[in-house]
Amino acid sequence: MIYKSLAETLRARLNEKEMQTGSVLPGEKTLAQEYGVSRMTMRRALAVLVEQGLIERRHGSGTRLLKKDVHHETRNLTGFCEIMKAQGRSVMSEVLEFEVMPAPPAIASQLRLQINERIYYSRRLRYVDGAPLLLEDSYMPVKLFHDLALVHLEGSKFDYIEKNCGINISGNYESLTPVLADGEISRLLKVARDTPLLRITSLSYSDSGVFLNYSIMYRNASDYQVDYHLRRGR
Amino acid sequence: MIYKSLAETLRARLNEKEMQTGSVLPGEKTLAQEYGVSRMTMRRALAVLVEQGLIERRHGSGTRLLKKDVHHETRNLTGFCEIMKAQGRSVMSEVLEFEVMPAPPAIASQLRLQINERIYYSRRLRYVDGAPLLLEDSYMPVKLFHDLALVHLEGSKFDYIEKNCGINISGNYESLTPVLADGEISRLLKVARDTPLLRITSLSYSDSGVFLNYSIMYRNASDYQVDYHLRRGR
DNA sequence: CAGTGGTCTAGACCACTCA
DNA sequence: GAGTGGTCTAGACCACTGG
Repeated sequence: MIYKSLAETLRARLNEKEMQTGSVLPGEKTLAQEYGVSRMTMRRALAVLVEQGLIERRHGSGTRLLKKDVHHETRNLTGFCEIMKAQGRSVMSEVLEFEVMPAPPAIASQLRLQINERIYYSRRLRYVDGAPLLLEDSYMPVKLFHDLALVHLEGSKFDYIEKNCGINISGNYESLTPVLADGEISRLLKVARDTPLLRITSLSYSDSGVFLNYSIMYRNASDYQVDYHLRRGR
Repeated sequence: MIYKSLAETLRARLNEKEMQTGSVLPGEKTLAQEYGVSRMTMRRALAVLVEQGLIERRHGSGTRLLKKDVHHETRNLTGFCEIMKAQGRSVMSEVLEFEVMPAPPAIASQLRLQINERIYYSRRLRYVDGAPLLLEDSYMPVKLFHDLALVHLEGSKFDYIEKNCGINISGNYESLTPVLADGEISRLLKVARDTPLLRITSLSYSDSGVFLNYSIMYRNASDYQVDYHLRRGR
């Protein structure tokens, strides 16, 4: 695991004030020698930073610093609210419902659980800069999260999963579709009936392929856009 | 470039009828020997297939075939219509407008061009299985695509860029937001006024960081969903 | 031209999984 | 314990970029 911690080390180095966006890093061979690793290992570490969008490499040219901090994690993200935080916006969660219940068939199927296996159901209204932006119905298997409490839901659920439970969220399947606000949702999000919203379903899984969370979200997107950066694997 | 063609070779092998989804591949060492390459090179080729979602690898366990053909490229994709084709749907494009014009400021800014530098403007209505699904206004710098013709727009624009021009599309910035169909758009997409649509802007760039195309699309999403698979770079 | 990143090799040791 | 994938090394040659 040298290359991962090496990537972290380099990331910290890139954020020092001496480094300016656009400035050129030393060559791979130099860096490898400097940190006492083989060139291949240094290349893997640098590949991580490329993946994170921090640096850009060009063949005969060199390696350049693209951007510093803040946007580190606006790519490959799982939670919309993490994006908001990364942008320095204030985020607040109001928990409207929180209960343990047997999994309804549709949810059990998504989370690959037995029907009636116990899940947490929670409904949260998430405020960004004081305005209700997102309504989320979330389903999580009880067997994975024995100590889930209201206080965790009032903060970041993903923080809870990763930091409290030590489970790495490896990926996220999302589905988007536009819908119109019905009576209940329009009331909660404080928008007019038939305002166009994004309905987003999200299914998260861990490094080991276990499904962690299934969410159905309604997002007011009139003021905010959803941005993706899709890249090609070649 | 051994690993890329090796990945292609392996992909073909995975699609042979002997291979079943879920079946286990030979180990890396065996494969490397079989194809006469070093293990590292075989690993890079296999990494490509993992990236494409064709195979899954587990540590002490082995490498398994996840799915065959069809879905090869539904991940990391640039064009929605490529997804449709990958799903075996018929795709047709009707070119409503096609002209050369000086770039308006907003477009020039997106494509990093001088204002009034020449661009192609095209408006296309794209049919999937006979129904109009997507209206696209597209802007491309003339200087990059001297031989762009109507016939290219009636096919796949991305095919034209990659195969005719030999430019690799490296990535795509996309923005989604829900909107309601206005009079003109509802007429073209044959939906009722105020039907919820997805408004999608897309900015593509090449391997060398040149911006190739800027599109504004209106997509009828009532029958279709937009699926993303977001993964974390760690 | 010198320096860069891209690719490749042939070894090695380790951690994980499963019979 | 045998086999798997994950990591790492210390070399090598090549293709691209820039002065």
